[in-house]
Amino acid sequence: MNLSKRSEYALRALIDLGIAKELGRPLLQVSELAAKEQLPIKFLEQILTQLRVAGYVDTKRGKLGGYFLAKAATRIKLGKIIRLLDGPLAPIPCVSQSAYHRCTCPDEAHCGLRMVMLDVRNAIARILDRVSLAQVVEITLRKMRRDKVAVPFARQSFGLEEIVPFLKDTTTGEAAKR
Amino acid sequence: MNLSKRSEYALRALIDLGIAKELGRPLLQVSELAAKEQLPIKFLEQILTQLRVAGYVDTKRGKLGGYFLAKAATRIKLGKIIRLLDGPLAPIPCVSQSAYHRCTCPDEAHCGLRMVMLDVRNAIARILDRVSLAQVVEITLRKMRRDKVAVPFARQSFGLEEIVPFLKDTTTGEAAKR
DNA sequence: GCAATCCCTACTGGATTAATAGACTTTCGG
DNA sequence: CCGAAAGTCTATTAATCCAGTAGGGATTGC
Repeated sequence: MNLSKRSEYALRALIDLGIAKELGRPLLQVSELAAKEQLPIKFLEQILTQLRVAGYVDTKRGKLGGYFLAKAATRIKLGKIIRLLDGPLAPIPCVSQSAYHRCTCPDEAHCGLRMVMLDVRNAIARILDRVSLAQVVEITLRKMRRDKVAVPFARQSFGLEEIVPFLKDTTTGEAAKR
Repeated sequence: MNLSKRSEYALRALIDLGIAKELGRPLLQVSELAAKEQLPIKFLEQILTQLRVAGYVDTKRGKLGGYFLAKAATRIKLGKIIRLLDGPLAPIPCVSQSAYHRCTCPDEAHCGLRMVMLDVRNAIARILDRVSLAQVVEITLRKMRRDKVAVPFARQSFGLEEIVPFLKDTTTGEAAKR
């Protein structure tokens, strides 16, 4: 029941992009993402390319370039991302909605294993197909603020935010200290 | 989120053993199990050995030997079997109960991915740690009888059951036709 | 004793995973 | 217009895991 590193890294990167966007700094470079999440940069690059091809992120090329979300975070469901990178959510193909494939059992309708695994696949999908990137970002930010933890990817600090908190959300000033 | 073939085959075999036991014929040979489920016999043998070592099945050796459940089907939870063969249920190690391992993210308490994956792991475990082999067997048998489908592993038929249905459950007579 | 069964150990081919490498293209600032 | 800094593209790879295959050994029933 494993999530691959590809999916994990993709989701981490997307969450970071979502956070950054929310904080008014939508464009992030691979190097920043890799540094924040401690990921191999070239591997992450490949993954981001995959996300770009699939339409989840877009890029600005050249110097000062980077990656940014290509669609509203509310419209990015985690399940779709995982399916893109890892294949079906279902534990066995005969209970997959997106990639059904018959298994070897003689009678699907009376296969006990299938019944249970169908429940499992539905339980997984109920979460991953409902939760949007926006929700994850929102909860993450709320928790970080509540606990007064430094928020990453806030606007570049020039030392002013700490003195003149012109941003609506006062806690983002914390992030400037990074 | 894949179940390995090992786990799949193990569960199929256990369900079959449970059904057979329920029908008064607890001992099954690898060859029977392999035939019923269309599995490579030698591979299944390995898996059954693993189940034996872990105490889920026991064997009778020698001619007319075979495998049988070593404990009550009510006490065999699917989650345990899968953990034995595939490792933790959790999609990522940092949300595993049975094999927790820290991940690379800097702050677990504020990791959005972790929050979601914790929900997923709980959803999976809620099913697989609650459902017992006995329940799967019961539902399977009920469905097969309701739909008047041949029930496998009934007592050896000598052609008498169809004429003299001495078994409590009349539908098991159907199985004799196999 | 012999045939059928489980037991044990080793191996293996293929696929997948998680990267790594490097040359190429685009863009910005000066 | 040049060069540095970014993303793009393609290839390679080392390691691991998966799913099986193989074959001889031990045990038991008839």
